[in-house]
Amino acid sequence: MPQLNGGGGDDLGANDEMIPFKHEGEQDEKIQENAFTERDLADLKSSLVNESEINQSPNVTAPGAVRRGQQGYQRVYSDKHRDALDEVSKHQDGGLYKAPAYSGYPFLMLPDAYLPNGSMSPSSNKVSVVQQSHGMHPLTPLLPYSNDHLNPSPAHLPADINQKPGIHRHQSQDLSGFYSLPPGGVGQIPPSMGWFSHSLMLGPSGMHPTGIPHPAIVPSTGKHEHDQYDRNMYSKPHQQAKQEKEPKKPVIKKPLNAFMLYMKEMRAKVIAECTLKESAAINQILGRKWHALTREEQAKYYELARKERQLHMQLYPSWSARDNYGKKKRRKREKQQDSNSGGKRNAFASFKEDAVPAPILPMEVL
DNA sequence: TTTCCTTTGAAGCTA
DNA sequence: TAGCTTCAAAGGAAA
Repeated sequence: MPQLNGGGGDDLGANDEMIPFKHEGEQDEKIQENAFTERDLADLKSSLVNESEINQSPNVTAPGAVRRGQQGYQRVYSDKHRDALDEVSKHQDGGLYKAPAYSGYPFLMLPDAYLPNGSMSPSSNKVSVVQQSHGMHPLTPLLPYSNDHLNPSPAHLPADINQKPGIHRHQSQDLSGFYSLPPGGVGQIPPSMGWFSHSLMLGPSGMHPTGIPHPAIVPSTGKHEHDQYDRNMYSKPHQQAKQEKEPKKPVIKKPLNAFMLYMKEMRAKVIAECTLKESAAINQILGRKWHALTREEQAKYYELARKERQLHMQLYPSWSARDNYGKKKRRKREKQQDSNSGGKRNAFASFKEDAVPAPILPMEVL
């Protein structure tokens, strides 16, 4: 796997991913060094997506079918297939999905939502990706984004890319597509896509002590609580009042890592390319695609993730990933391994009550 | 209704 | 420091 080596000097410990991408010469060398690996990954990608094309039958929706496909992806590959996939991708880019990476990255929505007076930032020459009518995030100056980096302004994209029927965009072309908006408009914007509106609708429980709402804050009502919240907030305007009645300690979510950001962007595309709907299956494909990305492509997401962590740290300096430990229920796998315990004591046992050592083998091993 | 699945990466903890 | 676990998103499937 094209892991990016750590060792960055960033006090956030987040720029480490970017180091390998700094120098083109070095990068070229590494690309050559990993020529086989990347070619192999391309093979995986091609065959995997090819599989999804083949598996247009309902059978592919079964998890078992996906696993079968995993076994087969290592065997089949051809440049022809890859070319065909590229063609498919091109068509789709002009349609349901367009993929200027990170152009609609959640951060780019924050400035609008966070501007105290709700006005536009006159000095910002950055492309306001979304919700520009609401202004600028107070922390935006802390984020040394450049338009070139954040908004690739994909000139290769069709000019009518936002004119796809059924897709409603509030802010015209400035809302570039880190997330593709599904038909139905804002009401179906994915949670992260709705950071802005989400934040605005958050009650006191969703407000950062600084008064700055943040999409990472969700009411703590249990599993999938944030999902429910995100879905309901569009259809239940009075949800806020209800929450005010029941003040609950907000949960600050972890910032998304590079792969998560990639997933959010690419999920719709993968779903469009195949008939799969199960997230588990989709995520497998996304994992393969992630490996198939070039280092430059991955670097974009690593950089975005680093920025997200940076902003997250700015907004919640006292927050720790540990805060959310134990928020989720114990997994079945752990329960099963509890019964098979006998190995050494889990290092986490003292942290999570009766946790037991649970070396999780990768699927390839399994 | 809740949990699992499945992916990668970041962070936290223990030995 | 190594090795491990948990969480982050997503949504259908299973319990």
